[in-house]
Amino acid sequence: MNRDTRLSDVLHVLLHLNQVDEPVTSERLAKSMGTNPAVFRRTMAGLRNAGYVQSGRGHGGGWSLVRPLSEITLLNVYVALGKPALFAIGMRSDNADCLVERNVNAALKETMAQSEALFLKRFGAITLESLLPAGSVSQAVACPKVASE
Amino acid sequence: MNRDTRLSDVLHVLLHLNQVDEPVTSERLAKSMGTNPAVFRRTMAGLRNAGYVQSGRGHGGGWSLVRPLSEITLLNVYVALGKPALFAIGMRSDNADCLVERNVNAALKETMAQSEALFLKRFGAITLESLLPAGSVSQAVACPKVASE
DNA sequence: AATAATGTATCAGTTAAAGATACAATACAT
DNA sequence: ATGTATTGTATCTTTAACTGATACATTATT
Repeated sequence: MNRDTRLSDVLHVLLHLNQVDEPVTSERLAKSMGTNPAVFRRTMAGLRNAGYVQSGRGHGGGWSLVRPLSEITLLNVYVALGKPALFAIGMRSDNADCLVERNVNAALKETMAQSEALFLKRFGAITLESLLPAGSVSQAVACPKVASE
Repeated sequence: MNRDTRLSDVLHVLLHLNQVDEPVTSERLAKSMGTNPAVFRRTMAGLRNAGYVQSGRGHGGGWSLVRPLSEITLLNVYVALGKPALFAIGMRSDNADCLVERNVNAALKETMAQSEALFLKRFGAITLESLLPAGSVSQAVACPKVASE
């Protein structure tokens, strides 16, 4: 099973958007996350709808941050992406006239629920600002993939 | 992404094996987990290697428990299965000359590590015995899928 | 011998996500 | 106005990992 990297990808893009003043095109940002513009737009749609970024069409268009990174948490981003599934494990069926299955599923479910709660709590406590490299005020931190043409 | 249900499946089978005295064939048990014998054997190989169950060949062969359920934890089973991936999310790359990416990945990794620790801790605290339906001594709890021919 | 099982290799099918392409809509520049 | 750059989104293709299926050698029992 391949891991869903959208959260990681999107965070990367948002932090870099913070270092630029003009809008950046999908083409450029797509490269920075190793994909193509259409996939990038698809992925970012939720963040736009949630009001964390905006995208302009036409000449000079592109993506820019709407809100300061200090006001966006990792949880906000996760939710804006549509709360992608966290876990790779699951239960086959949930019907269960079978008492054994009910117990097994209950045990797994409770553990997963606790683990999810931990995720959300931690995500909620991390602002994007706190992920900026130490000493980067707003400009100037190089990422090869974003920096290069 | 489809969830990996092997853990749930295998637990189910183990609890039912406890209710029977004679070995049960792969064919029967495979039905009880909604698959075919080859997949079943593939899945159970780790548990046999770990010494929780044994399988006999030839006429009268099949699967049986080696150790009492009180001595097998959910963690034991998880490990015997080869520690299948718990999380559906991940990070695209880990090279990162990019400081932003390093920070993002570090934040996600730490959260995932804590969550995994929680999983393992809880799994380790749950014996298979504790998952038996209340009042089932060792026999007699019906599961349609296992009980029926 | 005949029968009933497992162990395992290998091939086929399935499926969900990602990638690719296309193009209408839109915005700006001159 | 016209040309150019860009997004939004629909749709098709590709991919990759897993499950399912099949086959058959091996082993055990009667």
